[in-house]
Amino acid sequence: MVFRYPLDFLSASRLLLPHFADGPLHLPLSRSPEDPPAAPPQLTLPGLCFSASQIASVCETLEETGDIERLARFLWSLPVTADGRDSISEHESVRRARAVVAFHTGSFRELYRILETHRFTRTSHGKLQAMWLEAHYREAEKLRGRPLGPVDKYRVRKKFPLPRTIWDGEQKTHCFKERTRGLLREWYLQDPYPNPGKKRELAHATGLTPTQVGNWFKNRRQRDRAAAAKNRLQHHRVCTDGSRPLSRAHCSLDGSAERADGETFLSVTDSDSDLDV
DNA sequence: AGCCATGATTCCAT
DNA sequence: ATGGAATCATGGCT
Repeated sequence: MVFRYPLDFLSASRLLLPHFADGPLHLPLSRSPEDPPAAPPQLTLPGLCFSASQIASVCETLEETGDIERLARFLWSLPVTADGRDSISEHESVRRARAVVAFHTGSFRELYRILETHRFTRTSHGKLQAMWLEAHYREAEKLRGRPLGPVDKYRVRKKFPLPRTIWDGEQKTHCFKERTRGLLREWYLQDPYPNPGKKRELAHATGLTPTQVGNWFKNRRQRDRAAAAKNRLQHHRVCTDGSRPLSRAHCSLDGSAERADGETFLSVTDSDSDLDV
């Protein structure tokens, strides 16, 4: 039987798979996650000859549809060599499918082995990275017996960095350069609400994207407001304590401090603003 | 491990 | 589209 298109093969496999996969075959789900897989059943379909790329197409389609059980059965039906260096196993889609199945069955050791020992192309990185991290999160959660917070997750990521097989090594910048931040601060003092033209200009001057510039101003305003609110609260406490009464100008009913021109003070955050004021 | 600073993201209101 | 609020993510410090 020759399939002209992968989907032909898929429809055929849908008809054929139950005959050898739904019977006594044990799915990984029924095993302990860390057990080595038992010898996979051989693909016994007389007269059928599937190319590696056709098998890969089936894997891709089953992965896309999210039918992991069927994908697992399909993978188990494939003949494999002891070292896994056969033309089927070498195919990225097949390897990725094995990783997906390992993840969904909780076979995390197997998942890590697949991800660490084979180089994947950039298009697979996002999904594989998510699985790598989620698997480690789940293991850490199980170990601790409680859900992980953001900082816990951060530490898990530090402890189990993404293997280079699924990551191009590019780091996201955490902090802008001091010169960049200096420029942003200067412009912010002149105008905390730059128009799109100014944003573009500043983006050009700093080498940032306009979005990054916008984010910086947004964050800066938000943090200045938070600091102002904190200051107001402290002033209010001093007022109500009566230990150091303040004038009405400094301590209004709603606790806000206002300038003569009616604009609320941009208060000073502890870190970012210390050079500004 | 906790805290903090800071860039990014999400959601909602205008 | 843009702003505000809340929150997440990350890296540094203690």
